[in-house]
Amino acid sequence: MKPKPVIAKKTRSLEKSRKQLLEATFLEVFSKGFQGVSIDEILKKTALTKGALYHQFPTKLDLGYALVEEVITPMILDRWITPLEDYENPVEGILYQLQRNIGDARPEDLRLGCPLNNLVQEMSPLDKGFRQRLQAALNLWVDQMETQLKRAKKAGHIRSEVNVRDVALFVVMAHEGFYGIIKGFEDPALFRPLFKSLRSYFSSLS
Amino acid sequence: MKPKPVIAKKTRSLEKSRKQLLEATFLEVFSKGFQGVSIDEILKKTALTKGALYHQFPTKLDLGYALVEEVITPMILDRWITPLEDYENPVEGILYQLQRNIGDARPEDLRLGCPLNNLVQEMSPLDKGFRQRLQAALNLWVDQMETQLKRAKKAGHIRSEVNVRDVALFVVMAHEGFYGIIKGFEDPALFRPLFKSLRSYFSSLS
DNA sequence: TTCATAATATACCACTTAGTATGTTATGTG
DNA sequence: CACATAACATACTAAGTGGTATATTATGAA
Repeated sequence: MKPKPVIAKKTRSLEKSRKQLLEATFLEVFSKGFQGVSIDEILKKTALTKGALYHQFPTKLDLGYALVEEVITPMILDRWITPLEDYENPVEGILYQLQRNIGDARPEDLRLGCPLNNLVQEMSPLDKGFRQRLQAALNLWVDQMETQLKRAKKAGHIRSEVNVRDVALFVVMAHEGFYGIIKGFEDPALFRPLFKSLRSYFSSLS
Repeated sequence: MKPKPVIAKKTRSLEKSRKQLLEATFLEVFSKGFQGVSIDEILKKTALTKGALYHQFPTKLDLGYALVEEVITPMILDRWITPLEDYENPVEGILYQLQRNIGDARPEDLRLGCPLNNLVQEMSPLDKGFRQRLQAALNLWVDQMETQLKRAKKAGHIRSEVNVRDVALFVVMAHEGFYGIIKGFEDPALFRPLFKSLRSYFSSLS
């Protein structure tokens, strides 16, 4: 009986490599910022080398663009938007998701803030490609939030005079603000008072 | 009559040089981030050279620390706190300063967001020295805001059951959130709806 | 099995970076 | 007017940077 060779059988898959690269990029950029991370550091977290990376991404910027489009935007959607569809009252859903994704999160998952907001604040003024894609992500977020709030309004959970677009914007602002404050103070416990205040705001809408 | 030599008389002043260096550092860091800016670029915006800089600041980090302590923190105080003391009703003052400093600001002064928030989001998780100083600045902001809100409460502009510390935190969160959203969308007009929502929140406190 | 080529590896390069070593000049003090 | 020294200037370095040129290997079609 020949023992199976322990050397990992080297397989090749464009998509798998792409996912590996984007995953490593996400983790590195999330903690150090886009400018603060180097291609070499990203590759160290991977079983791949420069050849693989530059085969798919012409430049570091293109890697960043893909990060926004293929990782961060979907992440926003399935953390903050998709779950809302299960609620008869989306306002309840918004509050519940905040509690779940921030209030109940582990401290180490809050230390670095919001991946989208981090990139917005760092890269928006510096690069047009980033700016466009980050704006698209923000717009999508606000739009979807507005859609849910319209449902809430139709169901009578929000007064008819209220401009739900404005509320959507304020709510997204609060999401990023929550992340930012908790990160700045290094104190997840600050979620409670912030949450209370936001509920107080919501109550003024019903 | 001898023509005066056109060569600038080279004078030396530690404090003047420090201010020059910090001013240039502020502008560069404000637009490119701390990691994105190089010592050489900072010096180009200055009449000084590396000798002058490293004579006062042992490392780039120390320059950043001084930026937070000597430029950004005072800036927060005299933009957002000191003016409030002139108002019998600090809540009015808070809203008026928001209008003045953000609502009426020129677009180019909003493009880069909030200097403090930018640094918080970029550097807080990366460096302890930054973290401590940025937290001190945030704490000062919230503390002073709380002080003003206590006055408002005592004067009867805020209901007695309201926890003003929580309100202070929420308000500072909103300041940074406003800046962040306007920066992300590149749209100063978003101040209006955000402002309206914040007023609606305040009205739930009186 | 052959073979074209897509997917990846490796070695390398020009350039930038923070920081240093060392030299020069202004300035206040006796 | 010396003169010690604080306040700078200049030239340099070692390490890291994004990107490239070129070689290698896996893969799927014929």
